[in-house]
Amino acid sequence: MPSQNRKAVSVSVIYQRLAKAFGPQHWWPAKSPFEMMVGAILTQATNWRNVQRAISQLKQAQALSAEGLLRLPILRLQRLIRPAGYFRQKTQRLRAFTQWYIHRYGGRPSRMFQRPWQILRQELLALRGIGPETADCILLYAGQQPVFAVDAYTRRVFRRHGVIDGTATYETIQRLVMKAFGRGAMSGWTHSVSLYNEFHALLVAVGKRYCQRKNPDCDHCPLGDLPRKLTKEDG
DNA sequence: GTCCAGGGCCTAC
DNA sequence: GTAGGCCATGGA
Repeated sequence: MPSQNRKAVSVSVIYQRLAKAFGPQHWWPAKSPFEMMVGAILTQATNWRNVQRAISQLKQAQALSAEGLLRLPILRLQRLIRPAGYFRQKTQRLRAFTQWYIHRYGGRPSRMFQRPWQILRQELLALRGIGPETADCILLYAGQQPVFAVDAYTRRVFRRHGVIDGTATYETIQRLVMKAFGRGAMSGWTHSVSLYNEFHALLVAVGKRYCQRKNPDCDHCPLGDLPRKLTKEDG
């Protein structure tokens, strides 16, 4: 059997196991597309609880709109998002993104996500501080575009279950998932969006609870009996 | 005190 | 092209 097929089957099996074990995850908790995009930047290498603190402070300061955020003096913005860590970098990233958003799309999500997502993705990647994962989270969660977002948990879970090896790139993993769900009963725009949304959230859920870096609790993991390839480098 | 969290950039080799 | 350092806070 070609390895591509074997991998595609594994990915959908992992999804089905996780969906059954954890149920709907209801990501991404936000009131507006702009709030989601701000969250996507703030959550870079950061615990979501700390991101929520920062978002809550931005809300109180009435800075959860593009115009509101840019109105803030830099030092005040830094202070508000401080709980999310890397606050100096993230202040620059938020401002650069928001300026682009207003200049290019008038600060209107309907105009922004009218663009083909492939083009939009390139535009996002060209912004300072927005890499593949942040761009894909923005496209998927704020824009409802059919794009899967790969994160550290995706890599860890896939690697521990032999779906990928340590050399797999972001784009390789992304293609693997999108190919697995991109045909047959799993296909369709709306269906893909909700699948990618759920799958990403489910991988984070299993990663947090059972697939920790140091002490993985594989005995109780819903994927526990799937083939595993644990190595010394297994992150 | 140590490790880790829903990354990305920059520099050195 | 890639490994390693850096950015920073808060919880376990």
